[in-house]
Amino acid sequence: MTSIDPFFKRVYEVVRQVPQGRVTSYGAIARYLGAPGAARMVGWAMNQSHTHHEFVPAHRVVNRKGLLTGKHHFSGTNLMQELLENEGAVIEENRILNFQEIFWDPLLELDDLNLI
DNA sequence: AACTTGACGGTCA
DNA sequence: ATGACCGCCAAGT
Repeated sequence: MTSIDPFFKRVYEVVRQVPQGRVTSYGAIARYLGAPGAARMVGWAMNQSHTHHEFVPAHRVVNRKGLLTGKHHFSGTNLMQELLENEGAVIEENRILNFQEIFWDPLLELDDLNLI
Protein backbone atom coordinates (compact mmCIF):
# COMPACT_ATOMS: atom_id res chain seq x y z
CA MET A 1 0.00 0.00 0.00
CA THR A 2 1.41 3.30 -1.05
CA SER A 3 0.80 6.20 1.25
CA ILE A 4 -0.75 9.22 -0.38
CA ASP A 5 1.81 11.88 -1.18
CA PRO A 6 1.41 14.70 1.35
CA PHE A 7 1.52 17.18 -1.50
CA PHE A 8 -1.44 15.46 -3.11
CA LYS A 9 -3.28 15.64 0.15
CA ARG A 10 -2.74 19.38 0.37
CA VAL A 11 -3.97 19.73 -3.18
CA TYR A 12 -7.19 17.92 -2.31
CA GLU A 13 -7.69 20.09 0.75
CA VAL A 14 -7.42 23.22 -1.34
CA VAL A 15 -9.77 21.91 -4.00
CA ARG A 16 -12.29 21.06 -1.35
CA GLN A 17 -12.36 24.75 -0.40
CA VAL A 18 -13.39 25.87 -3.87
CA PRO A 19 -16.96 27.09 -3.49
CA GLN A 20 -19.72 25.75 -5.64
CA GLY A 21 -20.08 27.85 -8.76
CA ARG A 22 -16.45 28.90 -8.70
CA VAL A 23 -13.39 27.39 -10.36
CA THR A 24 -9.65 27.55 -9.94
CA SER A 25 -6.65 26.41 -11.93
CA TYR A 26 -3.87 23.87 -11.55
CA GLY A 27 -1.26 26.59 -11.54
CA ALA A 28 -3.08 28.69 -8.96
CA ILE A 29 -3.13 25.74 -6.60
CA ALA A 30 0.55 25.03 -7.21
CA ARG A 31 1.43 28.65 -6.45
CA TYR A 32 -0.66 28.60 -3.36
CA LEU A 33 1.14 25.52 -2.11
CA GLY A 34 4.50 27.17 -2.68
CA ALA A 35 5.35 25.05 -5.68
CA PRO A 36 5.06 27.40 -8.63
CA GLY A 37 5.95 25.56 -11.77
CA ALA A 38 4.63 22.30 -10.45
CA ALA A 39 1.22 22.69 -11.99
CA ARG A 40 1.61 19.35 -13.70
CA MET A 41 1.89 17.70 -10.33
CA VAL A 42 -1.42 19.25 -9.37
CA GLY A 43 -2.84 17.77 -12.54
CA TRP A 44 -1.44 14.40 -11.59
CA ALA A 45 -2.89 14.75 -8.12
CA MET A 46 -6.29 15.45 -9.65
CA ASN A 47 -5.89 12.38 -11.77
CA GLN A 48 -5.66 10.37 -8.57
CA SER A 49 -8.24 12.42 -6.71
CA HIS A 50 -10.89 9.73 -6.93
CA THR A 51 -8.82 7.55 -4.62
CA HIS A 52 -9.08 10.09 -1.83
CA HIS A 53 -11.46 9.15 0.93
CA GLU A 54 -13.16 12.56 0.93
CA PHE A 55 -15.06 14.23 -1.85
CA VAL A 56 -12.88 16.31 -4.13
CA PRO A 57 -14.77 18.57 -6.57
CA ALA A 58 -12.30 17.96 -9.35
CA HIS A 59 -14.56 19.51 -11.97
CA ARG A 60 -13.81 22.92 -10.44
CA VAL A 61 -10.20 22.77 -11.55
CA VAL A 62 -9.42 23.84 -15.10
CA ASN A 63 -6.36 25.18 -16.84
CA ARG A 64 -5.32 28.78 -16.73
CA LYS A 65 -7.31 29.68 -19.84
CA GLY A 66 -10.52 28.20 -18.50
CA LEU A 67 -10.29 25.12 -20.71
CA LEU A 68 -11.76 21.87 -19.43
CA THR A 69 -8.56 19.93 -19.97
CA GLY A 70 -9.56 17.22 -17.52
CA LYS A 71 -12.81 16.44 -19.24
CA HIS A 72 -11.63 13.08 -20.49
CA HIS A 73 -11.05 11.78 -17.01
CA PHE A 74 -14.68 12.02 -15.99
CA SER A 75 -17.13 9.29 -16.76
CA GLY A 76 -19.51 9.81 -19.61
CA THR A 77 -18.62 12.15 -22.40
CA ASN A 78 -19.64 15.40 -20.85
CA LEU A 79 -19.90 15.01 -17.11
CA MET A 80 -17.39 17.67 -16.18
CA GLN A 81 -19.13 20.23 -18.33
CA GLU A 82 -22.53 19.30 -16.98
CA LEU A 83 -21.40 19.57 -13.39
CA LEU A 84 -19.98 23.02 -14.05
CA GLU A 85 -23.01 24.21 -15.96
CA ASN A 86 -25.20 23.06 -13.10
CA GLU A 87 -23.19 25.42 -10.93
CA GLY A 88 -23.57 28.36 -13.27
CA ALA A 89 -20.55 28.18 -15.51
CA VAL A 90 -21.12 29.13 -19.13
CA ILE A 91 -19.22 26.77 -21.37
CA GLU A 92 -18.64 26.63 -25.09
CA GLU A 93 -16.14 24.47 -26.93
CA ASN A 94 -14.70 23.17 -23.67
CA ARG A 95 -13.97 26.66 -22.46
CA ILE A 96 -15.57 28.54 -19.58
CA LEU A 97 -16.72 31.83 -21.04
CA ASN A 98 -17.29 33.49 -17.69
CA PHE A 99 -14.01 32.19 -16.36
CA GLN A 100 -12.74 35.51 -15.10
CA GLU A 101 -15.97 36.11 -13.27
CA ILE A 102 -16.01 32.81 -11.39
CA PHE A 103 -12.28 32.26 -10.99
CA TRP A 104 -11.36 31.56 -7.39
CA ASP A 105 -7.72 32.10 -6.42
CA PRO A 106 -6.74 30.32 -3.21
CA LEU A 107 -3.92 32.80 -2.81
CA LEU A 108 -6.42 35.62 -2.51
CA GLU A 109 -9.32 33.84 -0.90
CA LEU A 110 -7.61 31.70 1.67
CA ASP A 111 -5.68 34.10 3.84
CA ASP A 112 -5.72 31.87 6.82
CA LEU A 113 -5.01 28.39 6.29
CA ASN A 114 -4.88 26.55 9.45
CA LEU A 115 -6.26 23.63 7.52
CA ILE A 116 -3.35 23.28 5.19
C1' DA B 1 17.59 1.65 -16.25
C1' DA B 2 16.20 4.72 -20.14
C1' DC B 3 12.59 6.99 -22.39
C1' DT B 4 7.95 8.78 -22.94
C1' DT B 5 3.80 10.86 -21.36
C1' DG B 6 0.95 14.05 -19.16
C1' DA B 7 -6.01 17.04 -15.94
C1' DC B 8 0.31 22.78 -16.66
C1' DG B 9 2.21 27.28 -17.43
C1' DG B 10 5.72 30.80 -18.56
C1' DT B 11 8.73 32.66 -22.10
C1' DC B 12 10.25 33.80 -26.53
C1' DA B 13 10.31 33.90 -31.60
C1' DA C 1 -2.28 35.54 -32.07
C1' DT C 2 0.07 30.99 -32.53
C1' DG C 3 3.38 27.76 -31.69
C1' DA C 4 7.88 25.68 -30.14
C1' DC C 5 10.50 24.98 -26.11
C1' DC C 6 11.46 24.13 -21.45
C1' DG C 7 10.98 23.22 -16.33
C1' DC C 8 8.38 20.46 -13.45
C1' DC C 9 8.46 15.23 -11.64
C1' DA C 10 5.39 10.89 -10.93
C1' DA C 11 3.94 6.89 -13.53
C1' DG C 12 3.80 4.00 -17.17
C1' DT C 13 6.37 1.18 -20.79
